[in-house]
Amino acid sequence: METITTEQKIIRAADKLFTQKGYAATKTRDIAEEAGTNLALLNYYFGSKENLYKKVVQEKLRLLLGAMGSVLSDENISLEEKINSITENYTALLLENEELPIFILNELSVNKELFVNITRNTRQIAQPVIDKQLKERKLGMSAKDLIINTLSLTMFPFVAKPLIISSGLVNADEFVEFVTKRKEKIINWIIKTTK
Amino acid sequence: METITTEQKIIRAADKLFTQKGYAATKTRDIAEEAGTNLALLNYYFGSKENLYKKVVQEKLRLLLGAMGSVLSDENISLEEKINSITENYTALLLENEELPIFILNELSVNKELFVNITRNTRQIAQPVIDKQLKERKLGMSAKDLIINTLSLTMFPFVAKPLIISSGLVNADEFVEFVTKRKEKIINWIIKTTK
DNA sequence: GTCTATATTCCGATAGAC
DNA sequence: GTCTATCGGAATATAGAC
Repeated sequence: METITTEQKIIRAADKLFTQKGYAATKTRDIAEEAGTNLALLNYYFGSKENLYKKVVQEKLRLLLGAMGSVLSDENISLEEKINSITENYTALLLENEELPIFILNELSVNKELFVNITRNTRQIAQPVIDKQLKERKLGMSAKDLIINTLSLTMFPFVAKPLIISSGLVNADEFVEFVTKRKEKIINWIIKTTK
Repeated sequence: METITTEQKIIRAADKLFTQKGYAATKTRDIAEEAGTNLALLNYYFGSKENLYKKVVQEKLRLLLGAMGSVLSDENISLEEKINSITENYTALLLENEELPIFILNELSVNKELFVNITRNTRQIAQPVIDKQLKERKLGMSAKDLIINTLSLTMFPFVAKPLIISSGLVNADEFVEFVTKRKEKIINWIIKTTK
């Protein structure tokens, strides 16, 4: 039997609204209404709007960074597999959470104070491993470029979706197909495996 | 003699604060103070906060889309020159306006209503021209992919700057150097000119 | 055109009954 | 734990003097 506590209802409502509209534009009254309860319970469970927001953000950030996982720093995983893993994971994640990256990136640039020490655990152990793999393969590219290019090509269409659609480059109802097919191409754009 | 009217002072202040903090988090009092005037003048000139915001957003969007200019649809400009032109223009623009893309992309995804019909004039006349150029050069890539890849590789580092820096991939004081050098590489990543 | 003072609405948080 | 009613402050907008 699936029982959802009031606390969970509130956090889900907060998740939805914060992600959609950002911190400042989201009203605690709206969260309470969306959760089917009232304002007082929000403060009863979480103390303040800011507290609730931090809970949501930490979860979202974990979700976004987790998709990269520990794949990058594993020596036994080839470059191709690494790139494929990232594009696969992020495309799947972002198809399910389209507003996630722009939310994180925007709040990260707008509410800098609220994010201190959240991303500390993402330090790069992966970079030397990937540089070694690139050297062995004699590919003239740095790990830095490889990671950033993979993320750019995978995530940017989601981040810039409204712009891409309103500019007519891709139709709204073709978008899912577009990023799904694109997923397969990215590996070839990054490493020229077209021998 | 350079005379700045009060109206201009207000719009510059609004520009700065809206871009930095977004619509909801920006207070009209702060705009007035930043402009060196008072709250009443803001309403005297612009009627309301939302009105002022729309003025700023239209200008910013024009700036962002303008950087692509009419280069793309010009048949006499080669693919290489087109890609170089986009990376050059955007890198320069975004170095001067680091918060511009994330501001536009976020407000575009959050305040969808405010943007209707602003991007109508960006419809793609460029796509067929580029497709023709790609075919002539026998490059197995669509115009859609070429445009989106160029924009992805150029703009994403700016959009994801806080994440890139806090993850340790690039140091804060190396960022300018990083995107400047990157600019030169992008053309090679997109079209394999390394014969 | 510019400013001070104030009206008005909105919002986060809390008190207190059940 | 949950709710209604309300406090207190903040924010947008306006009135009216200069």
